[in-house]
Amino acid sequence: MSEHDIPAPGTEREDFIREIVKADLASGAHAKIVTRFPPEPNGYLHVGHAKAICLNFGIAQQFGGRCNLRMDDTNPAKEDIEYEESIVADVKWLVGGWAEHCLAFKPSGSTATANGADFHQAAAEGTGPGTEPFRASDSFDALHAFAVRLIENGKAYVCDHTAEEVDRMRGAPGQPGEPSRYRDRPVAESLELFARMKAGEFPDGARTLRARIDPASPNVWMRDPLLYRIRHVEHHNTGAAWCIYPMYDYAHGLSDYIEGVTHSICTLEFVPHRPLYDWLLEALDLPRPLPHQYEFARLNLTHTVMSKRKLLRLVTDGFVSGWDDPRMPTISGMRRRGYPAAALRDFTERIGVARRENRVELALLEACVRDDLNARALRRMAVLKPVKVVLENYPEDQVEHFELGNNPEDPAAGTRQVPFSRELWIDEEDFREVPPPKYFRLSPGTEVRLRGAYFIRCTGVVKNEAGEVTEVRATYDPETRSSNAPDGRKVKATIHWVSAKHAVDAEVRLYETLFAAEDPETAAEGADFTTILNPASLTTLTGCKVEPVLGGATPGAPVQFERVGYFVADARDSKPGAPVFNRTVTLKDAWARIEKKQGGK
RNA sequence: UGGGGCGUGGCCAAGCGGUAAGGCACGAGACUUUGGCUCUCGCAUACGGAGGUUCGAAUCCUCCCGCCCCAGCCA
Repeated sequence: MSEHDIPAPGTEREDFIREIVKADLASGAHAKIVTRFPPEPNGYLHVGHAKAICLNFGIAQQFGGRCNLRMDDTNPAKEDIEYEESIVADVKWLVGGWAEHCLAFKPSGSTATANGADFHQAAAEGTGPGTEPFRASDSFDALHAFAVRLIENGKAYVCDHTAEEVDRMRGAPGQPGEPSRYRDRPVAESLELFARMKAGEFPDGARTLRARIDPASPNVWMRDPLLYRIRHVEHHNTGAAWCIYPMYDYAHGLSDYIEGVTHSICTLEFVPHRPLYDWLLEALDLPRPLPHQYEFARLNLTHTVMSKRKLLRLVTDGFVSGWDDPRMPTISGMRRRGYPAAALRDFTERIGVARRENRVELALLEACVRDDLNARALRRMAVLKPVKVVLENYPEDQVEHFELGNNPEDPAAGTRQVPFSRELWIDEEDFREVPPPKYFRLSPGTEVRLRGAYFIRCTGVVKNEAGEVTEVRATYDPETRSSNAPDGRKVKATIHWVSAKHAVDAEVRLYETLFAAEDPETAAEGADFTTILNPASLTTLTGCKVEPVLGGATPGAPVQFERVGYFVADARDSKPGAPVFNRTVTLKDAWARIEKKQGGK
């Protein structure tokens, strides 16, 4: 848990939705706050969902309420249990250690039942791990009963028009629609037809149930919207029990009502649907209080795409290794890449909640990740692009061990032993035969400190026939063992190293953004967005040399390769003795900036 | 040209009639056995534009401009 999870007194998170919640609590409109996070199980959750999750759970947590995890599973043709399982896992991971006590699962096996006043789901508090998420499909019976009631009240009717006819008759923005020819059919007839739809007597698309609102409404969503459609498809939860399925607009608000949700928070594109949300609740004349819908602007991030359709395409066409590829903006991808849950939460808090369109810079997310990792990640030494250094005056067979701190930010993190010997690996970037201006690292004649060990001075290089440096020669100063030089001389740089004879070979995967363009959607300009994928989004390095303790790196446990970046052993591919690391994020690199500036001149 | 939403620094975002918070980014410096971290300083006479109301306007009014969403039997 990062410090950002606990707002300092007086700095409690404020946004327009929380203001509303606060007012509703103060006025007594609601005694207790219930929110919900309602994903459709047709894809993996991404960082945009993380914003919604943190908002909904954050409100439940802040105001002592609860948040239902609910599958919006009303379209079996597109949904799958694999997605549902990934969603549950991602949500648990994200809110774990923070708001898990607000995570409400439904009472085992329960469905919506009539409680005398109306249909309600049995009240459910956080009932612990292993229980089921809420599902819109658990309320299919209640939803159906509500539909019958709507027909009986003259608020809905069965329509026989084809999909094409309905489309055409709906009109267009600016041109009113025309009424369905079946709009005024007798209640009894609609009732009978609806029953026969449910009984499976008609093929897909033959008829629909529609709300009787206003075919000419300026708001196209109010032009007698469809409530139910016929789909002879088995549902991953209800099996073959149904062949009619409710539409989103119909199921959503009523599911909120059934679950006792007070604040139904969604994204801006649903604003035009709000009148329908309210109309349905009113038409049923349900006991108060009623839930209300509030909308906020969805998150957009630079250098990536967020639409499920596009992410699915990246997966199915093999542009990435899967939904949890570390380059994906999915929660599972970020987890695998090493982004801590606390950093994601911190991020969603720092970006705020408003109704303004936005595209947040990736740099902010990375700053959150670094903040969290700087405090927690154990420091280790790893040489990504090895260059051999031979210490000419160091005894051939001598080995000594240095005790290095695991984290300068946290003395309690302890220390570990690091072996040292005559031949070492250092990183290619830490040696230049011809040093550019401001270059403080090793070059012929200069002296640097080996982290935690000695000062060394470069005495020369060995080259192959092609003229490439194959070995750096140096001498060490025994007087500087883990300390400053007795004569007071200083070095300008400290570099990391790994003892050659003790090094463990590792594979290291360096990730960059999936797209070079800040806004891939615009950059692709009508062309296929996959044509502008960043070809350098993944660089795999093998033969990297890491210090011995890293041979047994724990997948998922963050480490900092000193002076390089934060890394994590890959949860799928890393094996004891043959570690595979994912670069989570680089360290800030002042030298790279200087070098870039020099190159620009 | 129907309905709806939104325009505050490079990116987010406070502000709710009393004289532009904060974060990220960026720049300068200090510190440093990570060119990391930390610290200091700098960074909107200005709130899409134009009028108006007011002692006073980013906040209220009017008009204009720009961007986004909606015509799935998707969510």
